Amino acid sequence: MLDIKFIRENPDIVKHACQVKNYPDVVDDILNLDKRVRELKTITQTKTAEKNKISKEIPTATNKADLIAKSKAISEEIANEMAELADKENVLNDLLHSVPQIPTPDAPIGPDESANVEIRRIGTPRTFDFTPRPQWDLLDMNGWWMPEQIAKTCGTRLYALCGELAELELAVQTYVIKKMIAKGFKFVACPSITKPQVIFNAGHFTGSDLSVMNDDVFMLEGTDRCLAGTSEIILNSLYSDEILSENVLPMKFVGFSPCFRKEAGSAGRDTRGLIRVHQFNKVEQFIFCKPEDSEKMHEMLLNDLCETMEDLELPYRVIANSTGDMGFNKVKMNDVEAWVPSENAYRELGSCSTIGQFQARRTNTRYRKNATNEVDFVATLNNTGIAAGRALVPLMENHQNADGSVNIPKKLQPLMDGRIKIGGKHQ
RNA sequence: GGAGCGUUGGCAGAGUGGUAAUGCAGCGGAUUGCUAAUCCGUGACCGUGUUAUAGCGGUCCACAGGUUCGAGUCCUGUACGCUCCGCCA
Repeated sequence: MLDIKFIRENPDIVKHACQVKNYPDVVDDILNLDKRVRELKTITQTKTAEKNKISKEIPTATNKADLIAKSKAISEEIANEMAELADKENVLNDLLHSVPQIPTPDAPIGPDESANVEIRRIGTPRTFDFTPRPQWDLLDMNGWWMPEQIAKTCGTRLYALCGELAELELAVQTYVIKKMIAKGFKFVACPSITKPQVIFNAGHFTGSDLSVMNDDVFMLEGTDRCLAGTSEIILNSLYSDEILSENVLPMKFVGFSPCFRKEAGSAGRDTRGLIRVHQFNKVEQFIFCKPEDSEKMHEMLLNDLCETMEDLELPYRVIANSTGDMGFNKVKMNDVEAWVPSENAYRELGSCSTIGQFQARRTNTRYRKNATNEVDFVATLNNTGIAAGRALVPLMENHQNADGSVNIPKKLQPLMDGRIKIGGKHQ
């Protein structure tokens, strides 16, 4: 959420953000309500001060009965005004939670992903001297999954990895986690079960009505828990309601967890293969830092993701996501897309996001400045370390051979006991 | 699943229904003069006010209700934690 003071002082900036991010402009409603709420606060506080004064006199007073009656009368007045105040504050809060984060001025402006801009392209898609196979053919011919059995057993949009490809998934995860540990990130293997509040805190959804997430999040029926769509949300809430010392910032985490998504709005898209599923494993980077350090942290994270693409020997490109595509809570977002030969296209493998203080306001995560002793909200950033299942698609397709075998990138070979390729006719 | 105990500032820790001690840490300042010591100040949030401070007022003792003129304190519910029992590995 945004600071109400910021909205008061910069209504035009906020209105513009609502417009370019495709959210309703509720700024005027907010300002009106805010005015009334502050009036009511002033009134009730003045009366409360009077009541407190009387209460203080009662123990020593001679005319106790009079004072008690007076105090009772004031209490009733206060109660009425407080009722209106609580009501108005609730509405105001809902509206505040439906205002999107202000995007960075250099983000492309547009309604959706069609306005995204490619900012650089690294590596050249390979020229094949045979017809490259799509992921599902490689999975089938190598026995690396069991689609019919899993559809029968667990339902659609789920897969089981088998044999050497399952080993490769572990290797990719381990590779990225170790790489991040070496870069100073603290490894946290996160739970996947969490509380709805934690999902709300992450700010992916608008409003303060927790039921809006029902379309996207698996609720665990009969409990007050749900399944996390990413370890980002767990990491984000780790220090909620805490005041951190400036000295501990930046705090850098590499999280790992199975991730669960309903994918309710994607019927018919990517129905085959490993791209879009209800459950997958993901390594995630997450940073808490001082707001002024946020920009350089973004560059660092984006660079980490690019480095991983290069370690995996994948041709890729970096996207500047448009205001309409970046999401409710983000200041800036860069997708990294890897080349997928069978689709003759780049597909999203990860994304690097600057959130500013938006999540920290929801989690109430603050830090105390050494110089002034002031308290301020931290800034947060998140980045895909590697979405393991999805990454296997370009890995298989780009590194495939005519016989259906797949070469293993050099950096992963040590984690595969030195094997240089997997699969092929021998299976 | 059952029972008991607990939750007070960054941490530790007092608090007969009359409006939150104290210690430590951190930060700021003063002083002495040298591997440091001593002293003083310093909680968060909101409103008001200010160029910015200050000031003034309100709220906050896990959370939400209730009793009361008045609740950290009494009552009810919830969450979380600890201990024990049961169950399972």
